[in-house]
Amino acid sequence: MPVIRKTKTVELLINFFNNNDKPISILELADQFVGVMDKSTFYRILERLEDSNILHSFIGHDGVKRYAKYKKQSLDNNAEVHPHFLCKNCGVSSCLPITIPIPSVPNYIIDSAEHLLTGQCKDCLT
Amino acid sequence: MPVIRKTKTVELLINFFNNNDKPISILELADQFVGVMDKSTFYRILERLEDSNILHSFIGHDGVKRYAKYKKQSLDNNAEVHPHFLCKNCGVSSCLPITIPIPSVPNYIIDSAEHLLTGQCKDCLT
DNA sequence: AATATTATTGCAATTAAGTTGCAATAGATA
DNA sequence: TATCTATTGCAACTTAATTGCAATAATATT
Repeated sequence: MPVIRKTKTVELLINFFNNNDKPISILELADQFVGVMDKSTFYRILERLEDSNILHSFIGHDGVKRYAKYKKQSLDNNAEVHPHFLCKNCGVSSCLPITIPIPSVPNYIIDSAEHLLTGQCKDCLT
Repeated sequence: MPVIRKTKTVELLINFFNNNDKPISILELADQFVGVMDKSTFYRILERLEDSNILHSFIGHDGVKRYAKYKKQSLDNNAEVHPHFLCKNCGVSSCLPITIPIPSVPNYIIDSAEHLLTGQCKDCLT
């Protein structure tokens, strides 16, 4: 619903997420664009992009929000989602290439599910 | 491994969690014990209780950590966990009475899983 | 194309959640 | 009881995120 204007900064960020599929935190992102835009602008743009289903986000065990490109999960319905992963060793996170069905629970209306796994990522498996 | 001394404040908190099964944030908790102990003491005690498997915690979509009593999941192994729920309407959270298997992912070592669902809780279903 | 409208931005200040250093205190242990 | 060391209170600090407001820049209107 929200109107998104194609500003320079918005284009920069959309571009970035098109070329990087790993979830990234806003402060990490700001490191890659030093002097380009204000911190609050990151927060506001990413929020809008998420509202528009261009990005999705999750909050890690470290309490930090990370964003990545939004990908439609299944063709039919949205009753399943992919889990996110946060490596305890290197701190890198990723969208895992599997899907998990959203469980149904008696007496509850469930409308979103976030699955966060931790452990060691493939790069840290020596 | 950590030694936990039975101080007055520790007993108060253990007692509280034995009588309240809903996950609660530290600041909510502090509201219930005004003047009893310092904010940092809450953080430190709850961390110790979690390390000792007396409590468990998760971080909600609001970025806030919530604690509840730890309950062993299954008798055999710990390959499944219960999801947590956060009501978008009233903000109350709960440990859901179902279990979700921890998925295995090729090339990753998974050692913890946190499943967070949002929607409407039973009390908010008119 | 010029003008009007309003979304977006930068900046600085503020909030919220959690953490830390250190001296004082109080459980546990001998 | 004396000793050891985990725990606490306090104040200061950090990190992530939010907000108000005036200035700016996309977009829509004429």
